[in-house]
Amino acid sequence: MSLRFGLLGLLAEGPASGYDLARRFQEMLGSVWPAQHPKIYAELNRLAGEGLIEVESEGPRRRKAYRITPAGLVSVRGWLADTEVDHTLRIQSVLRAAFFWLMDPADLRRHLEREAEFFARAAADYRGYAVAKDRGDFGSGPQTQSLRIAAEAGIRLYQALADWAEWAKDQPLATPGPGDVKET
Amino acid sequence: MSLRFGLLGLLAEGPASGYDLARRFQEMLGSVWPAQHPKIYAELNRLAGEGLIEVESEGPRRRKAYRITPAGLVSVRGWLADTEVDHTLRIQSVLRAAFFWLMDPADLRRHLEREAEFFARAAADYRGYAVAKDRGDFGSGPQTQSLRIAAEAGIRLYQALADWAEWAKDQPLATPGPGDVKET
DNA sequence: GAGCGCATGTAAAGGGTTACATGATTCT
DNA sequence: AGAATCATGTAACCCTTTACATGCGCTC
Repeated sequence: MSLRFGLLGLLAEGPASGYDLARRFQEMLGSVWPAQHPKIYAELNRLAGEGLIEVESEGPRRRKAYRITPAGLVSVRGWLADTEVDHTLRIQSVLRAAFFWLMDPADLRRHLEREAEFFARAAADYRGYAVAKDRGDFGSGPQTQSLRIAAEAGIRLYQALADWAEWAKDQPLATPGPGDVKET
Repeated sequence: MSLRFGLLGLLAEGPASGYDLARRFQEMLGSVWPAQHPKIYAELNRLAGEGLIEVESEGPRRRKAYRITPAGLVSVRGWLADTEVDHTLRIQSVLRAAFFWLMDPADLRRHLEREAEFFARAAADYRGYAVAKDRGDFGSGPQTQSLRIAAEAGIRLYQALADWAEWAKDQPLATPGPGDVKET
């Protein structure tokens, strides 16, 4: 359901095509809400069918730009205000942690080093966006202010994971003796 | 794919039934990797068909406990060591942040307060588990040490989100004038 | 005119949730 | 006896991903 409102939200900033939306999703929201183009196009067609968006213009390579309708605006705002937040997370890195005891200690160490690196990099990317925004590179409309807040979440989230991986690397973790696997 | 290995990983600690696994998933991994019982039972049957687990015993209410096979152990370990981590996140709370500018400021403030509360609570829950573990309540086998590490991720992740929501609450956010929606 | 990037889709398969269904055992 | 809990499953649906397909327009 969220992709639907993500699209409406982006269209609330102004008209865009499916292609545009796919790019912007990838760039700005890709790491907190991935969306592939087939889903986007499908959803746009459904939204148009329901009258929440409409074709604003048709361009060169059969490009169709959509505009949000008043009904569409009402719909996103309703979602933001009335729908309760789905707090579901699904983080493979943390799932794996529950099974670290099955790993060879050397493998684990290497694994955590690479994880820390990845997360630190992701945090740095968000930080880069944040400083550019704070410098005023993208103007200072309410939309970019919101993106700045979202970026802050990215920074803190990935930094937390990077710190965690760093911390975990230094945790002592006994390797299972033969008795620890498969018996109680 | 991950549920598969999550089940194998849990079964590496010792035999369990689908019901047990569903409960343990819910309790320990529910907030980083949700899994409903229909999926679990289905996956267990597939795993058994592939010889990665086998029925260890049949109990009272047609309970079937499974045991991991040597092939199953090889399979989880292979996943942990060789498969690259899927770092995909999907966090609705952060997606919503990109659209805060569409919200009524009073609604937004209330929203962020409730978010902060939720995340702080989740962090506290994990912290509760962590102190119990550090007290030695669950023994100190390598399995619980791994769970301790996973719990630490939960603490840091949710604390980061709680801090973020708290921070966001104090960010100035201009409401869009009539010109900001649907134009440009 | 060759190749790249724009632009939109379809089809198939996978992963996950929700609702429904059922029966056995234990507890009060 | 009735209620709660244990225990397993099926069916339908929804969401998402991956692979395939196609054609236009711009640039070199």
